[in-house]
Amino acid sequence: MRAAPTILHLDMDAFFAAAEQASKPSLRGKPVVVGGLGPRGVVATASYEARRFGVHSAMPMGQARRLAPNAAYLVPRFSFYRSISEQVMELLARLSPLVEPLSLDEAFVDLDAGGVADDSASARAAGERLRIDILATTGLTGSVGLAGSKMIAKIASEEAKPDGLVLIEPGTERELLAPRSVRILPGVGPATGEHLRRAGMTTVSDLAEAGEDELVRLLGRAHGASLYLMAQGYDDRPVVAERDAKSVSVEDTFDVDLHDRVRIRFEVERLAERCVGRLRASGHSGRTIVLKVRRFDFSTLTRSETLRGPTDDLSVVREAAGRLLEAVDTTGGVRLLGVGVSGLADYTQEDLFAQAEAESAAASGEGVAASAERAGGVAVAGAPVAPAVASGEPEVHEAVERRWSPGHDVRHAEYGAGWVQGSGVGRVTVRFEEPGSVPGRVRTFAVDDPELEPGEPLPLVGRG
DNA sequence: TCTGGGGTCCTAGGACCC
DNA sequence: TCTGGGGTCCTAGGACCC
Repeated sequence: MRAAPTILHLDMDAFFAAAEQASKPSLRGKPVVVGGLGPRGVVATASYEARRFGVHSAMPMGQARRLAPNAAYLVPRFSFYRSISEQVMELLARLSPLVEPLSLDEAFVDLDAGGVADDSASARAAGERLRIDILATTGLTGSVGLAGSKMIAKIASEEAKPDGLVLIEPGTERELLAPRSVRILPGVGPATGEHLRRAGMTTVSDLAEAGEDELVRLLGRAHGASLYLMAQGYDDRPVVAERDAKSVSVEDTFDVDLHDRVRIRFEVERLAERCVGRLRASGHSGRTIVLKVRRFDFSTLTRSETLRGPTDDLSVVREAAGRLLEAVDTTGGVRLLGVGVSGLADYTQEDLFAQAEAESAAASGEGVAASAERAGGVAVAGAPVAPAVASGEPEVHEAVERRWSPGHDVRHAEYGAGWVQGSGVGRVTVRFEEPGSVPGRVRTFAVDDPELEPGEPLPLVGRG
């Protein structure tokens, strides 16, 4: 809580869909839906044009297709979005050392800590300038909220959407919140909203009037107390730049439920490999291994096991996950499997070995050969096991899918840069256009056309 | 064509300890 | 003297967020 609106919240507008529209001129002004294209996919982001048909985030793809059959449906390209996100975060870093990213397209910035704003006028100027810089640098629009607290800044950016800026003067928070639905408060989702509604509370002022004791009785200590404060516009959470990761996890939803116990076991092992890969890449090790199983009826359970010490060793994680699976009944089928590691430590297993052995070597005068060998042994444990079962799809089909995914960039020797509009029955359809061009033409090729190759995303904004 | 994937935080009960 | 009062750790589940 501060007297000047120097907490800024930035939210990029329909980020994934907007990035696709910026890179594909023919999609501009048209409904675009980005999400999983499989039978169990959901919408990640819908462009504003698609939202007019009622399509929104987290909606099952099938439902989106019924609502907006003529929209363009694309798979997410995370590395492309990440590169844009990095440009945006760099602009934020110029404003303040205190930048707290919430996701690829969202962040808080403490303008006061950066010395770029200390009152409403200077905060507004910094926010407007930021929006201009983001558009110039990325070709995309972002909405900005400015307020004296994180909560109100986030509500402000929501009000500002799309392509706007809203500043809420400190002191006016209560009257602004009072008539609004409880659902605008962070932490009030469908379940809490329904809980409160049954207790007769639908607006923020209802919460403020109910009092802290009543909310704590209804929702529990932490939730009740924080909601009571927020209902009065009170929120003094600081902007925190660096937050340590607490867990690493991977999960897969299968196109069709898995029944075969051997196949299920195999998938758990594969997930353990991916999880450990990410764990090691992040320079962590962890103590608690978690197995997640979602059954055919969507009921979800987790089983966990805590080791004596942290590990980043694949065989240890894989075996723990396997043991946990033993105790799970999978009759009826499994739609999702996941493997996670939590209780993260900042160091890796090799560091521990190296440290321990360096210490003993120093103590005994022994060389470092043993520790090098040990580290090598750990790395070898990361080699994938031979598949116990064929993965279902024919190899060739897999390769084609991978090479010509809808939405991905390609380059043709004669026609230049374009993107895959669709593929199937040995053909791939490409639209030839790029960020700075006019909407392009479509041509169809054989999937093995030697003149066609995968391409890299092109910059959305021309250089000079 | 019903319901992704990666996270965070909280609660509650039992074990264990002082 | 059939029932204390915390802490902390572990496990499981649930709500929420983007």
